[in-house]
Amino acid sequence: MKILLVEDDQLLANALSIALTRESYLITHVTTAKEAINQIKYTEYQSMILDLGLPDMDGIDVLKRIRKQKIDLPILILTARDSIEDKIKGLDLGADDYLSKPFEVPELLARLRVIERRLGTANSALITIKNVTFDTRANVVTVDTHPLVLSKKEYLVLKALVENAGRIQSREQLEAKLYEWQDDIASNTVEVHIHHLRKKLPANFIKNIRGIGYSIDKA
Amino acid sequence: MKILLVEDDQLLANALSIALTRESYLITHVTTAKEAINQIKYTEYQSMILDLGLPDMDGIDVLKRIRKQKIDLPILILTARDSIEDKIKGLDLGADDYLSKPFEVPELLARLRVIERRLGTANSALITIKNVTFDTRANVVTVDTHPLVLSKKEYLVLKALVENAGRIQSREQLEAKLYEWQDDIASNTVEVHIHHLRKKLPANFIKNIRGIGYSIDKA
DNA sequence: AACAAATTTAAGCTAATTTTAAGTTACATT
DNA sequence: AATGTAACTTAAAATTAGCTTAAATTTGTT
Repeated sequence: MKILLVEDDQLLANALSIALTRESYLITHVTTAKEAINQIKYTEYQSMILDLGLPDMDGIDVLKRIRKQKIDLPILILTARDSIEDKIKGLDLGADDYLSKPFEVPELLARLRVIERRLGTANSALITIKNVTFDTRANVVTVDTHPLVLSKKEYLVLKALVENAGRIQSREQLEAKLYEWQDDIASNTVEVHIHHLRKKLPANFIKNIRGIGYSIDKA
Repeated sequence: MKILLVEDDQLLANALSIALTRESYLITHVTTAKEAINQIKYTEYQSMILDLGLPDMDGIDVLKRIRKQKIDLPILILTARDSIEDKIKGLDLGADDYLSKPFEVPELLARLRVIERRLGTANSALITIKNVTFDTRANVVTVDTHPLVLSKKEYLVLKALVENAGRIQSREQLEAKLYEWQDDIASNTVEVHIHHLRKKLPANFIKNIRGIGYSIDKA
């Protein structure tokens, strides 16, 4: 899951970036509203963590602007403003969740998982398909209780497929989930990762639908 | 929106019922886990407000049970347990939000509105015609629950027809949807694709209107 | 800095799809 | 019923997507 972190407090932002990266989220960090608005034009994020106290513009206005454009991006507000009025305003203007500072990182992570779960329609922390178990919490994949050793990219590809089990993910969609910006991937990386994954997974686990994409059967 | 309020504290439950009814939610109030589980069997609620400290069973187990049955009911936990561990547990077990007591009613209302808003925008595009189901989101076509294997162009032709069921699509219109730019298709590709599609679909599913084009009956 | 691991690039290969084209059948109008 | 046209069928040729492999490059670690 790609997350756009909009936070001008460098210290907090760094701590969060590290914590979130450890959970294998892809973090892009910006410090101003302007950058945030610009960023979502170019990259498709699955979630935004938005601080309200930004130097150039009120975070609430960023929220307004995004919703006005009917961009359906889950937004979690993270702010020092903890008055009930502020919370209500934030939530009613289209935020999906509201956490006031000081907050505990594990709670933020849990609330992000709620967002993530909702995006992937039907995935909890533990997803089991055939004899493969995918623990999005611990970032561990097991086949018949044997843990799989996956590289980061392999993990991300598999995760995207598992979270969308039953649906087809195009190569472009998978690429988008692998790279921060639409990097100039003029190559067949995804295919290579799929190839490596298949060596580690049961036969026919990852299916290809020619011309359309890859998928994993639901259950 | 119909809400099932599961709360054994009569005083709080009454206050909430009044507040929620005033917001024109339809409230059913039960005081035990047993009643709650029973209730959702008979009535379709759009949301559940769940207290964890119930007399007969831990609310967490109610949550577990509901999620185990893959019931996709938004659940907001409302409880005195405000430790981070409890929050994380609740959220990871499938709760959509977590509010610890004491809380302010307006915040609860705002969080309910978030749930309500989300319910309005969570449907995948499913088109069903006779015994053929077309999921434009998942790129999957099923005939009597059997998935169809379609090539990309076949899929696109069928999609164009299904999305315009009841109307006639000329060969030119179909071609336009198969090719980015009016490539010099001086051939009968569309006819060939239709031919292949017909082999995979029920008889007479795709009709031809001589001299005009192809169509699929609506419903 | 050196090493190992991970990732990307590139190229050859195979098999499936798509296009082409030609022959056949069905339709509508006279 | 004959005719011209449209649609259907079939098979081959052309194209392309995906698999595999190996080498090149990048990244991360000691």
